[in-house]
Amino acid sequence: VSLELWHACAGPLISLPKRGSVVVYFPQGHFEHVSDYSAASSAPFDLPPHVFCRVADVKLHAEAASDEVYAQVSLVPETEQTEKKLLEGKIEGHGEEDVEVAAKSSTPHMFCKTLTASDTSTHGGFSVPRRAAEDCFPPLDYSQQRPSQELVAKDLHGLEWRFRHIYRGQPRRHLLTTGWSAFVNKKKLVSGDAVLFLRYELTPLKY
Amino acid sequence: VSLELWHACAGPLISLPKRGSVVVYFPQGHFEHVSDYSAASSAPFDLPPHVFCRVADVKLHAEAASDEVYAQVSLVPETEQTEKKLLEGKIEGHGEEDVEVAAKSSTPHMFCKTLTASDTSTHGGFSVPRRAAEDCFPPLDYSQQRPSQELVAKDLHGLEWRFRHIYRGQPRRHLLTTGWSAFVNKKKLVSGDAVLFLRYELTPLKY
DNA sequence: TTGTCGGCCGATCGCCGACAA
DNA sequence: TTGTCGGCGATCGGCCGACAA
Repeated sequence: VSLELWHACAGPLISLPKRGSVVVYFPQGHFEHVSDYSAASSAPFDLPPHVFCRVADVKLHAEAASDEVYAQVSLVPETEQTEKKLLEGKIEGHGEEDVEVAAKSSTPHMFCKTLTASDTSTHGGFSVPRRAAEDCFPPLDYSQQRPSQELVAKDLHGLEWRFRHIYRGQPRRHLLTTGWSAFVNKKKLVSGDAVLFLRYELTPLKY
Repeated sequence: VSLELWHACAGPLISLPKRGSVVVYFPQGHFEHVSDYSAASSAPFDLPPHVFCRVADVKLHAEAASDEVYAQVSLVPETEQTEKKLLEGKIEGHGEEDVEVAAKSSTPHMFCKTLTASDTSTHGGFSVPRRAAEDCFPPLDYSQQRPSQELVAKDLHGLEWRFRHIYRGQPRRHLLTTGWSAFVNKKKLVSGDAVLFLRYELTPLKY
């Protein structure tokens, strides 16, 4: 799973703890989340309100069926001694730095579009917003009458998708034609869904 | 879920305990089955080799995606005292009678066919074996040149499917045409799968 | 700038008997 | 008796500009 694509899908509000850092884990909240019980419901056992944990691993995933992104954070509880020292500030807990800070230098071009009825119908292809095509797609040879090229994109699972990108019509516009409908069908996209394209690892996906 | 259809799918070797009867439950076998561990693997706790249980409930189900049938049997452990009496024959345990004995009087007509390449291809419809059509389908008006009718069937989930049943060709034969391909697609049927039709609650399904 | 539409053409679906296994 | 095929018409998919929001 591409790091950039994963974060593009998760959105700017999502930050993940660094591996090796120390975090505070709230079992009560976790239990309520996974068990789908109301907050009024009681936990099956006596849960401590919070536990100091070391982040053993962070893995990025995407649902196979829906492309929904999520992260798997492996936690190892700290000993009570270590916990005490942490509270007194005697050990460095690595704080709140995000794991992706190193990747920030290569901010990739991207765009996101909510699909219209025309985009998802069987009647035609995908209308590419002008700015988006110019920012994110390789430039076309505009000297030709109907400039076109083949785009290759990878989704969250690394699967390849090929689209014909053409610039045509009066007035001129960018379109994805051949290959687009297959993508819509396989990803079960409907009007109102959004697609997100990322430059270089030029990548569309259902959002 | 139709009782008859469920048993037609499960096959004649499957019999279910009656509600209220007493059965012997083998936790070890259950554990190996659900955990997918090899027989060599050890259980997580000390399991008793067998437990006398009262059948609290029996529910028939079918997988939403595959139409695979299964039963959910709710068990309540018997007290040691009752267990002892049962072993000594002092209490009636209701034995091995099947829950469906009462339904045997109305043995419904049915047929099962393994799908051929032609049955599942997009080129045409479904060839109905002659005997099957005569046994299980409502009779046609053979005075007409191309007798036909609409069949309405329900699958394991109670969903309705409509098929055009026609008797035509040289030599004459029974076919399901309009509606058949939709069924093949939705149930993801391929050559080698089987369909099962049951009269009255005239019911096809993927097997 | 771009969402929807009519036009158009080719691909596929799906109904029909003809065969032959 | 029934599985596969060639045939064909109807439908649908999908590429094109026209047009207007």
